[in-house]
Amino acid sequence: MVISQPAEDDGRQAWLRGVAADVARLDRSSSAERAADVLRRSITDGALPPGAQLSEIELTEVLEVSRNTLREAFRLLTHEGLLVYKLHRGVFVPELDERDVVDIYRLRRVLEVDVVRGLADRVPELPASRLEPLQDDIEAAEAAALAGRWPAVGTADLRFHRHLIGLADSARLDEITGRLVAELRLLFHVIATPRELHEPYIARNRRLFELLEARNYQQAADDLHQYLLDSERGLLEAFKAR
Amino acid sequence: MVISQPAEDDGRQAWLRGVAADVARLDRSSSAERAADVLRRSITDGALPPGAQLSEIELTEVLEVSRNTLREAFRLLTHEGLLVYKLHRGVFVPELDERDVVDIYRLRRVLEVDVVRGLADRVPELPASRLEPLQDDIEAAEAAALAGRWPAVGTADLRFHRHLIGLADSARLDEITGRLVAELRLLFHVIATPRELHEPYIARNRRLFELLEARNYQQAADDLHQYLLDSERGLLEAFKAR
DNA sequence: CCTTGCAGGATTGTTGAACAAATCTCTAGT
DNA sequence: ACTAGAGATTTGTTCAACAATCCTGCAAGG
Repeated sequence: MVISQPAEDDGRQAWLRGVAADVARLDRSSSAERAADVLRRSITDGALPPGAQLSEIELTEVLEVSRNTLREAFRLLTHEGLLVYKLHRGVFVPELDERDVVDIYRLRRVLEVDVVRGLADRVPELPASRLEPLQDDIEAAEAAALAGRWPAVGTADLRFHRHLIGLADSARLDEITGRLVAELRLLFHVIATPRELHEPYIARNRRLFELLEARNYQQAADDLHQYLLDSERGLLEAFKAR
Repeated sequence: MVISQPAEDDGRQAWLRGVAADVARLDRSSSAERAADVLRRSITDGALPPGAQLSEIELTEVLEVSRNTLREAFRLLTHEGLLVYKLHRGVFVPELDERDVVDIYRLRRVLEVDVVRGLADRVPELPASRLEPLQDDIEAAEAAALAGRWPAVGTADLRFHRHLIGLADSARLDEITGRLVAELRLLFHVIATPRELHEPYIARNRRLFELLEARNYQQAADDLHQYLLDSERGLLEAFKAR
């Protein structure tokens, strides 16, 4: 068996066929990165749920890479927070709990609020063009909401926050944010009601964007602080109702 | 084998946690991690200066591990920021510049100041015993200064700040700090005048400690903010005079 | 009923060799 | 002095095999 999943064994796992198709499609870059790409998508799409174990032997056959290369891919994803190693036991998709939510949101608040606040001190002022990616993310979220694709709303929301952090032009902030976003994606997968979780923040993202556009950074920072407190609470409640 | 313990529930839990910690410590022994430990010390001690290249063939002989395991160790250290990969050219000790100093200190300020400020909201109040590691670091720095061992002063200073961040009980903050500290160590190695760099902060660390002891967290946070601004400036000036 | 000890089977950790691909070095020629 | 290019060196990747560890199931004992 490739994956030990809580789900029932409906013959061969459906996601394996999707993986095989991805392998055939991607030809660029190194084998390790290609394997990591496929696994990353499987995890962020939820095909590999938190707690799932990834077996080396079967994955080498599906991904058509050697064990060393597969382990290299595992390391790349471990660095991103999408996998965890347990010595002599294997790699697993992390199972995050309420304490992780609190820890992650503590970081989100201090970092994101500081980024927005810091925009006021920029010397040249932030060019309006820098906000365009944020607008794209907002529109993507609104379109996904109209179509009822709530997981896609969550994805667009995470992209919005990643772009927001990007305004600080800090390589280290970007890297930290990348990991936080990956962990938030894992958290979203244990939530049964994505609509209730994501819907309120479509409008709040837009309001935040408008405050940034108006260069009202103080108000934007204050709003964002409360926004993140509310978001944390919603996630914790969804956890309890799980 | 098992020694009878007081039937107190709390005591037994604590004892078991201690055992679990010991087991985890013994378990932390893969060949790759042992090799990484040796290399980490060589880098932080300055034996491998910034810009140095690490040859795979030589190191496999010295460390007595295979190339695959050595490359695994390289990846662990890359994740900590102590090494960088250049495609088809090898691994090198990073050479950080002024922009890295600015980036690192931006993060240090927002994170460390927030940790200190957050101590005021703790429920229950921070136990005085939690400050003991900080006191040890201060005394180590003062002893090293009397002996004229300025690099050791820098090491004790970094440990002080790591312990300070540790007061927040945040696993993610600890990990981020570990990387920032590693990068600061690299920066210290390109400084020709360690005394001028480190000496002022021995007294400032002690004053910060006394403010924490007095639970005057607001003043401590304000002092720390200015402290880090001054430290950044000192590092940038040392860079220019290099 | 619960715990303990012990096989054996399965999985991960590590190694060495081999080859491909890129870089570096040194010589030859202009 | 400069460039082109062949050869040597180093890194990137794969494979097969062995060693070390963990998991499973079962039987013995309290």
